[in-house]
Order: sequence, then structure tokens, then C-alpha cells
Amino acid sequence: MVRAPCCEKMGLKKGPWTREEDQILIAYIQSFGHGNWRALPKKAGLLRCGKSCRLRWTNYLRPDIKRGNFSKEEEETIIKLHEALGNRWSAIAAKLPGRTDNEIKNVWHTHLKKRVNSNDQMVKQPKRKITRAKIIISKKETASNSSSSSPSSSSSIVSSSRSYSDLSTSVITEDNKINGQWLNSSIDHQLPEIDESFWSEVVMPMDVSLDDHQPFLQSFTSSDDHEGMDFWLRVFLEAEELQE
DNA sequence: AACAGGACCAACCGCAAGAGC
DNA sequence: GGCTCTTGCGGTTGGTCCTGT
Repeated sequence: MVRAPCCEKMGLKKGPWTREEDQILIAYIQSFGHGNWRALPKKAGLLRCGKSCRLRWTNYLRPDIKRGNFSKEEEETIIKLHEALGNRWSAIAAKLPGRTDNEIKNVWHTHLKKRVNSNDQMVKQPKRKITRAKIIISKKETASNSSSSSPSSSSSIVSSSRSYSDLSTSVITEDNKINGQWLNSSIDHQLPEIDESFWSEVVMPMDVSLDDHQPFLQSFTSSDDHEGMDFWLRVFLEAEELQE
């Protein structure tokens, strides 16, 4: 397949970066900062477009980049955040210091998506997604059915919680296959216990302030599940941002 | 050993948003 | 308000490596 070049100027190099190019870019940015990316390659003497330089720096050369395999915890975090945020890779990367959106995106497409999908097929239930649409719909359902137990609203909630809780099982199974070092590990302890009442509580507080989430959050503090509390607190905050 | 297909990941592209004029 | 430029984001590609036959 042939694509038009990102920069119309001829003579600019494309493809993998060489060690020399990396050194030039690092040396320049350490001395002068990146400033205007478009002007940088010319000033630094690189035959690259600014976009390529920025990408190389942000995805590979930045000193705070964490190289190497993703830890089990990082992968779990990605899965959780993807459930909450969708394909907002930059937002997910912001929660994982040292990891780039590109790296996370790659890991998702090569490892984690399959893991989640295989779980979905196994339970034959829709994947839970706390998206804006989902939250709004759920709120309506919850509000309209507050005095009655509608099968439609409860079924959507139950299926969501089921797919999420089954996720831990899937992770363990896939870990056995993909990475031997995680053979005996489990993430069950990091996930909050969820039942139908949980989803009612998650859905309803979106209409009110964060303070009103306290009774729900206390269910985690009382069980010493701080990671679970932290995760869901972040989900609430993200959901509130989306609502604004 | 040779080949095919899959997996992985760095790098690319197009688009949209924001800033400045 | 409209234009241009810059930056950041997400989707996608293509080269390389790995694994199975």
C-alpha cells in the first residue's frame, strides 16, 4: 500500500530511527528543549519532519519512559481503565507513569483485547462499558424503575457486573498461557465484590455530588479494599467529567 | 532447513482542537 | 468569524521476529 507522505517536502527521511539520529535529537532537546517541533529538525540538523521527531521523543526517547514488559498490575489497570474510558489512550496513559499512549494501544491490541474478548465469548454477555451513553441510559432506567423491578434495567446491570467479575477469571487463564511468571497469580483480591445493588448505587449517584458517593465508597474502606475504592473513585470522576 | 502465518511494535497518516493573528 | 499553523490523538501499516509445520 502506498501512502502520501506526511510532509510534502522531499528529502526528508522516513522509517526507523538510527542511533545517530536518536543521539542528535536527545542532545538537542536536552540543550534547547523541543520548542517548536516543526522547526526543531532543521535546527538540530535532522532530515526528519517535526512530527516524526515529536513522536520519536514522546514514545521512545523521553527520559521518563519506562521500558520493558508491562507488569501484571499495569495490564490490569489498562483493562479497567479501558472499560471505563474506552479508546482514550492518552487518558489511560496519564494514569500509567512512564508508559505512552502508543505503547498502551499496542499492548491492548496485541494482548488485552483478546483476553477481554475471549472472556466475553465465554460468558456470552455484553461487555460492560461505563461510557457516557451507558451512564445516561442507566440513569433513566434506574429513575423510571425506581419503584418497580423492571427486567430490562436489572438485566443490563446484572450482565455488566457478571462480565466484569468474570474478567478476573479470564485474566488468570490467559496469564497461564501467555506469561508463565504469572501462573499462580490472581487479581481477584484487587477487584471489588460486585452485586446488583452495587450497580444501582453506581448508576444513581451520577446525578448528585461526589459527597453522596461516600456511603458507597465506604463499602470499600470497610473491607480494606483501597485499590478497588481508588479505581471506582476514578471512574466516578471520569464519568462526571464526561457529563460536563 | 525452509517456509508460512501470526504476533509484536515502531512509526506513519489523517483528523480535530487549540492558539495566534 | 475566518484563516493558518502547531500540536496531540487514535487508527492503521509494514517490517521484523517468533512459532509451528
